[in-house]
Amino acid sequence: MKQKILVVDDEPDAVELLEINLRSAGYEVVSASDGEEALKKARMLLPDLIVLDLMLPEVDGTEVCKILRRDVKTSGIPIIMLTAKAGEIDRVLGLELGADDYVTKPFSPRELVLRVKRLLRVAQQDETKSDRIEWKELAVDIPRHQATVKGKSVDLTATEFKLLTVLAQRRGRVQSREQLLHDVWQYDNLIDTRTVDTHMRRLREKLGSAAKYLDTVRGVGYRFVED
Amino acid sequence: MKQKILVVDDEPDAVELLEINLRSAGYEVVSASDGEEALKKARMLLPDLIVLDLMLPEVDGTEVCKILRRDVKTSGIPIIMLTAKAGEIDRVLGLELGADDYVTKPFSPRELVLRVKRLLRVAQQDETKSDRIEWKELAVDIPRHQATVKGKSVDLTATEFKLLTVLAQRRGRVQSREQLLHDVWQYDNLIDTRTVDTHMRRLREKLGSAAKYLDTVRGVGYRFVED
DNA sequence: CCTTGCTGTGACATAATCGTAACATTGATG
DNA sequence: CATCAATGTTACGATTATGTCACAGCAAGG
Repeated sequence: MKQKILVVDDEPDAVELLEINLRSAGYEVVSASDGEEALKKARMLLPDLIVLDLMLPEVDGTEVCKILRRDVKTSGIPIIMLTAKAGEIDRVLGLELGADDYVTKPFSPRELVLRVKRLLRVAQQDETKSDRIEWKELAVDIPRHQATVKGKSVDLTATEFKLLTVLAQRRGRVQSREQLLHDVWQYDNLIDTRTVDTHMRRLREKLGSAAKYLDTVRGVGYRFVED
Repeated sequence: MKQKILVVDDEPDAVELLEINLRSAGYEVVSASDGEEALKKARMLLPDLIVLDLMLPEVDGTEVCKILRRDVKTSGIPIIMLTAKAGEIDRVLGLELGADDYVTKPFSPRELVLRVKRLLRVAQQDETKSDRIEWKELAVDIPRHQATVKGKSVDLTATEFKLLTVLAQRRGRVQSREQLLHDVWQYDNLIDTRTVDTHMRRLREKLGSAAKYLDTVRGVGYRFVED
């Protein structure tokens, strides 16, 4: 599953340079050229990382950064700041803005890709979310990437595992197909919602007796039963 | 029970930044501004983790690190080094100093907190510190740099050995290719993730019957099986 | 200087997984 | 009970991840 990166800069040249390099490093790239667009796309697409120029028309980069940090949905997304002056670094990284890293312009694409990789790895390690979910005979162990039913390990594919994890983490609450596509497939809304059904079936089949915890809520979506 | 962290740096600004961020992440923070004070507080308070600047007045950071590692009481405490130069990383992480991780200045507080969390998690699981790992017919002797299968020594290259070690130390938990690149290849670089696959193949080939303990988790990474 | 072993990469082969479409079944509604 | 929409089920071609191999660069050591 490709990781998604949002690039925000008003200079088309810089954006293009970044896009080319990030794409060839295997990332999916989305771009925005001003602060407003950046905020909108960040909230909609929930990228895995944001590369943000400090100087932007309309809403300034610093402002964008602060706003992203305030919103629960986006506050966890790593941000790399593009900045011209070395003197600004402390402010950028410090409490005021809370960026995760910076690169001074003009930057070498190589270095930027390197920092992107590093940040994504560090962010991945975070996993502040609970490591393990248990419900009756079903257990989901995230770091081991392993689900067990009555103590017996069940082989799930990456997608099935994630689907189960998302549902189990929101135990009791119904998740729409769109929501699931967003959370599990990282908002590749090019995908048909019926795909979710197919995966649910496969998941249920593999889970055997534990399939009863996966409820269909007709006309709404799916949920992990609570009782 | 709050975990205690000792922060050692002679720049008051850096210390303050660290204190604020670590406190808000739920840790108890103690600080020291030179090497001597650091050693005294480390021995007295036995913190769960130490953040140590490389450049210190009086007793240098490198010296502090060595001394802490020599003393039985403090040798097990994870140390994160704050360092200015990327060139020093090898020495810091290597045998000479034996720090557990490093962050280059200027650093982002968010990243540092993530690394602190990670190290504390790893330290708790604490297989890491053992010199020798055994699993069924496979044994890995770290100081002797030697792996054996059914008592018969297996010739591994440095990279293969490290790869096996990292996987075995995190027994059961899936490691992404990115994570493995970081842990095995030491510092961040632009090596292709497929390189990991190649080394896994070589490792499996050499391990023979013990290769079955090295699991591929499709779409995620590799893991050392636990059962 | 040559030799040797180690490494990272690209190319190709293979197998697992995915998304979709098509058809079957179920449940709601009047 | 007839109808329609939603969901379950199945099969299959396309896509992608991984295994495997060969090769060239390089460093270490003779």
